Amino acid sequence: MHDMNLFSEIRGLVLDQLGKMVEAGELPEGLDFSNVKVEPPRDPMHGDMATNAAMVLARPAAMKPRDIAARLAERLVADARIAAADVAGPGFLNLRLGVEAWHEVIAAVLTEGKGFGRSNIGGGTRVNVEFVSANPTGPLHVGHTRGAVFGDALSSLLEFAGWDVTREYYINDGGAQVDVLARSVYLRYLEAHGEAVEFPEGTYPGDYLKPLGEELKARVGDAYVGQPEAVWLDEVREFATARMMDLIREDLAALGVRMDVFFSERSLYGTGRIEGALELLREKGLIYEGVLEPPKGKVPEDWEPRVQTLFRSTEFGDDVDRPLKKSDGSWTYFAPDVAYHYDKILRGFEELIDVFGADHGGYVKRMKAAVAALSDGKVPLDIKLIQLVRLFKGGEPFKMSKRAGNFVTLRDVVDRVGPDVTRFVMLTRKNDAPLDFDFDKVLEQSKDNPVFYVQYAHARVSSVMRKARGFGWDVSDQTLAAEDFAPIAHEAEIDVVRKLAEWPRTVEIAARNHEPHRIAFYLYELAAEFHALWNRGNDLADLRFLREGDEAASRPKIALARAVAVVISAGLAILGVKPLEEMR
RNA sequence: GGCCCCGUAGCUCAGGGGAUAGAGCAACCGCCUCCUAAGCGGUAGGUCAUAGGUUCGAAUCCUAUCGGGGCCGCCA
Repeated sequence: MHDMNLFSEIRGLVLDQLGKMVEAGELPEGLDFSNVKVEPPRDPMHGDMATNAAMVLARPAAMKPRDIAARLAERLVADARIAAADVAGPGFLNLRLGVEAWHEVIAAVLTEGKGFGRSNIGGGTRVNVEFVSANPTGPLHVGHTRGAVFGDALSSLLEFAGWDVTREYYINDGGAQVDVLARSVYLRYLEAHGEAVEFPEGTYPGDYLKPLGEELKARVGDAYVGQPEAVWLDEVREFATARMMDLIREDLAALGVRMDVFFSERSLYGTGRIEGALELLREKGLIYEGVLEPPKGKVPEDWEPRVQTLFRSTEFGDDVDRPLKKSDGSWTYFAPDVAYHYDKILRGFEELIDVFGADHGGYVKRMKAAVAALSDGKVPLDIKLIQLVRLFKGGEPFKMSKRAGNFVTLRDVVDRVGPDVTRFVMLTRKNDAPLDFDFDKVLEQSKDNPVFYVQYAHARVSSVMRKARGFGWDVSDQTLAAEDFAPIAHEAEIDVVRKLAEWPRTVEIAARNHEPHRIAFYLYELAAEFHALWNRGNDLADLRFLREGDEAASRPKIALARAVAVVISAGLAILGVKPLEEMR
């Protein structure tokens, strides 16, 4: 199967011809072609594609860029796909493709269906995407929602581009916060027994723990009433974290996110795995007992120098060495994290991705240092920081009128606007830019709302397909793919096809950079091209997709519309959004 | 004080070594006897925070400065 990415295909052609120029003595031997690019030009007036080959090679070849470009142009136009090759500016070579090349794109989309744009740049590399990983102490909130959507879409994107992806959730069930959870549930349990309770600082007063108090009462009766922590803490903690994870799983399911692995921090304890990871670091000479400098700036009131077990993360670019054991000998939270990432390496993952909230930015360097140390630099770790979501309603800042807790949950969002809208909107910003989420605007049916705009394009195609089928025409992808596309020649139509041809390239760039938002932006652009063409049909009957009573004239146009729908649904599938057949 | 992210049109943001920097909103002017006008076309709007540097070429890379946000012993 040949490469359906038209850009890499043409780049291949350029490289072939450059090679032939070397053979012919028109270029010196030993040139590095790796920086040669074939891209869409910034200004479409310049052509369909542009290559920088001549400019990149001019210096190493000791030739003038325009001379190289001119010779390359001669060779390229000999290819059937290239209609024109013009030297421009400082040495750009602008390529114009023949219409046949564009027609092949339509056929390819319809033949490959949602597989169009799928690639194997990942080469089956095993990648672990860890995301959400919220503490199991309550329901997921908006911030987690963005991280969940991002991680899931990134995972789908990587799968689509040929990676072997595992979606993973790290359950922080080993630290002090799950003890706090247990105590909070215990208070609800006492409450269920009719006691008046207060929630002191450092406990979770949220209503969501009430049912757990009741359930605990139903399970153990009054066995824990009036008993010291030692009696009930372990069991209540286990019960409570299990229930919280049920809750979190339900939240994720409501959003349409399914994890492959839930990894328990607690499962690392008492197994020697934390010790094992640290032992490996010790063997590498990266562990020592020492005292850290006090932090610069505002020093904590009670700061005093203490000896701790430290990891030489500074050898891997961190700012200070990081404690693994507290002065009392217990683990810091960093230690199990190190062991956890070591476990990922041992499980054979060749690439790791962590999706964190932006407030964990200070954690990035030490985690990368740990993974570099444990894998001898062989396993890359990319950490994506997810910026805040700012909630609005009708343009006004939105606050949940929730007693205690007072945070907006994933459920609040999904119940109001649905999972599809939530997901799409969450991906309309780069991960490291703050996101404004307006409960009213995201439901608005207008072009201000990108979700609607993209869905509307898909619905319009569906409408065309319904009508065509209503006429009794066979408009299956298979038969449409076999059409003669010669009537697809108008610039407005080719604009749409050009955008379709960019899809595989968009997937590759998005996957390589771990940037799923590029998919959302692409879909918006594709929808815009489609809507533009649709409207041209108002003036020019030739450009309409459907001409009642003229199946022959309609079929190639229907094929084009259908190709748009196929790519939109492929893109939406990566984002985890269901395409709509109609908007009503 | 240190580290990280951000600074692009009036507003919200794309673009992250290439040619005259893009889109949406807001403003102004147009387009419905015709596949959903829930849409489309056009006009206007920019010293890409600032100053240096690297490069044939910088919004993009480097350094410094200014502005906004986040994090900053053993909390997770």
